[in-house]
Amino acid sequence: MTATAPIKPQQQAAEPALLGLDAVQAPVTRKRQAGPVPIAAHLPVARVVLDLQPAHLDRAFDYLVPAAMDADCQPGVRIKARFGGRDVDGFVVERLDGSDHDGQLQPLRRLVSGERVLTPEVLALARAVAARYAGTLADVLRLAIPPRHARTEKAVPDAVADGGVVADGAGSGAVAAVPLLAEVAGGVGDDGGPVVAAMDGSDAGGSDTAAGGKPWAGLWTPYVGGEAFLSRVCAGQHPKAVWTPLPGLAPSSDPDRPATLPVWAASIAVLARETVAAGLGVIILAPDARDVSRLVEALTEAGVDGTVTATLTAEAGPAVRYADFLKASRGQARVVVGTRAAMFAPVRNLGLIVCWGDGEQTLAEPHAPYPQARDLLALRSDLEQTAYLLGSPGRTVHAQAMLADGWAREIVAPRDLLRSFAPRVRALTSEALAPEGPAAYARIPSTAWRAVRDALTRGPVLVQVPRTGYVPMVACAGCREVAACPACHGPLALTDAAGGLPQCRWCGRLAGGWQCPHCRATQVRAVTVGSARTAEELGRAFPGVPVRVSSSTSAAGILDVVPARPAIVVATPGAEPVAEGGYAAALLLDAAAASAGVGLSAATEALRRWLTAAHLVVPASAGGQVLLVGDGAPGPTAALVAVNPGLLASRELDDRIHLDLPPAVRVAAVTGNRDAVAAVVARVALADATTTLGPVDVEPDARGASSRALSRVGGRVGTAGGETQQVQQAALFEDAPVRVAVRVPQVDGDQLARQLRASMAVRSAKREPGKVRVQLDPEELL
DNA sequence: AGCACGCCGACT
DNA sequence: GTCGGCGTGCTC
Repeated sequence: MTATAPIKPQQQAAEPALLGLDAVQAPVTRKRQAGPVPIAAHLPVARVVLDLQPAHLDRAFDYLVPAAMDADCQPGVRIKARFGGRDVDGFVVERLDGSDHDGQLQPLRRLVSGERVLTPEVLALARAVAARYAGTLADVLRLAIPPRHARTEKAVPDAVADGGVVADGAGSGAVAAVPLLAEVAGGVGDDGGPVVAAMDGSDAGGSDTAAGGKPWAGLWTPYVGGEAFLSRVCAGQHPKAVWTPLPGLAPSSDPDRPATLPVWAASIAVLARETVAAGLGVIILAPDARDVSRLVEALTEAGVDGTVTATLTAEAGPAVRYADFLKASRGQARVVVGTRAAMFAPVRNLGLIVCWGDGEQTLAEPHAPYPQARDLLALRSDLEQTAYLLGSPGRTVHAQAMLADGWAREIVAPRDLLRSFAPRVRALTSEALAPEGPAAYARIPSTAWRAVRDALTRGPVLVQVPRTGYVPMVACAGCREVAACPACHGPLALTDAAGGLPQCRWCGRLAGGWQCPHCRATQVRAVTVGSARTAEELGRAFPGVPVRVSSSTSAAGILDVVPARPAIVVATPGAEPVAEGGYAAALLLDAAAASAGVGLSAATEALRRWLTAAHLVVPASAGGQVLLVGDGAPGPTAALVAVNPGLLASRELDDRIHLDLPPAVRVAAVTGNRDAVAAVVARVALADATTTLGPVDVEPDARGASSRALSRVGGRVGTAGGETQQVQQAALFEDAPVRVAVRVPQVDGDQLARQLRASMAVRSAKREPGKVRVQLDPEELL
């Protein structure tokens, strides 16, 4: 890759005489021609990546470095360059002494800033991500590097000025010891929350342990492999783990203050503290801003100095975001906590990556090329040789696959220990309630009412109601397993178009004569969600008990913490507030709807949401109870009762291996106008009759219904030349959006991505009409 | 993507 | 006879 050909620059030396001559010779017809720019004498060529949209321009270009920019024009800086008659933004990735380009090199137009925002590590990661997701480097860099904010760049103090951290070259072995604030006597509280035997912190990575111990020192002790993981991370090794945290709240350091931080957050904070103390950087990714702020709180409480952490979330404004980005890239922030935006954070000497909340939709990037945090961070941990911790109250099949193929190890608590931390979990299925007679089918059976009434004497009760807006989904009428397509095992749905027959959302086949492979029933039933009138019902049933609602659409919005007083707290999944000291009970309603979502991951998703709620309840020994109501799918129901997400995930993974479904296979979704999609797929050698599913019609966008209605009426809206309008509308309808799925064995995954990328490059070079989107491993439709 | 160059219809 | 359609091609 090193370019050795001598440059043939225009007049390299800018002698004054020549300049003068040039000026004299310049005829009046010449446009604004500045004299030849003096070029840097040493390494006169800069290889740059430009912010260009078209796929076929996804490569580096060489430019000459004007002498004036020489010193600052280092790899990683932002530049502007003339390209195709326009000034475009880009980054320098290399300085070279020559170029392999045949033509004349242009000088760089402008050096935007001397700040080296694109580190070699992030560049390598971005290239790998582009390759993996069949996208362009420019697209990935747009996700990875926030827009520059000039004022902030000047305002944020330099690392050197700040002291302690050497902001130089290839990162720092030379990180100053982290001062531990608040040497609070640690880790043991004695009411409510789980109290773990305090661990002598001395073997946690060889760092000095202050007398009196650090907060939460023993949090990793209960897990099999927990302490081993901790010490390996601190020793600079790179273990990979899938972690199922214990439920409950971590004891507050101040005995007078109630516990409000989940064990998972405290545990991650401890891990980060020890890793930083060992001189390594940390990235912690969380699914939403609320979890981020819980982690920040936990880090503070764990004794991690606030000045070494940065909070990288897109919700913060551009100035804040850029400031935090700079704190990381300048080596001041040793711990970066954030949402998706943080997965590219240029943390120096990175030693540990934590991905919390696996399974949450928000961990998937909605912008091209649609990378997903779990996999991207796993990739990063391999590239940068860092430790990796993937955690969630539940477990995705993807996490299970990491365990199954030996890439990661499991960190879980032994069963008996888990049982002592977990609440008592019961599934009030209609079968279990059969002795109650017809009342067994009530939305909230009397057993549940009694349990709530009882729990309310001890503290608040959480009531989880599935989010509204589930797309109707088909389950077996007999055993309530989600119904799958007999041809390709995609999910079946009832749509108006199919005339009452279930239709596969992947291959579009109608599943007439369907029979359940589990119980042989031939009837299916649509599963829909119950309403959110729950709060009213409960309020009437328990007069005098305050009812609070926490959801994105409720009056009070999403609540963060509720006091330890008797109250009914109705929440949608993901919006559950923490109760001080823990809830006395949780009631999980409409289990059938909750466990029958659209995708393949409906079961593990439902379990994750249920367990998330269960994590907030006090242990069984303190009377804690979780009640699941409403005949959910049997798989997640059993796993909830056993408080064992691994059980469900490993079963689901086995199923998927046998049925050739992800993650056992690699899937690419190609969505867009019918003809355009066909053209793209036609150039992909791996997409043959055996690997290609579809095309199947899809909604044009989020507001599909309305835009479809628009196109229906379209023919009549013609103003002038109604006939051509009609034709155009017909063509538009003909070219309605479709999706083709290509599924190949895992080993062919990289090649599939390569071929798709090449095909998209051809598409953009040939300017094929329409729109096409390529998405690898698209979670939401699988 | 823009912006060239380059070969075939309806206009001053 | 031109002006202008957008069909390939290039952009360091």
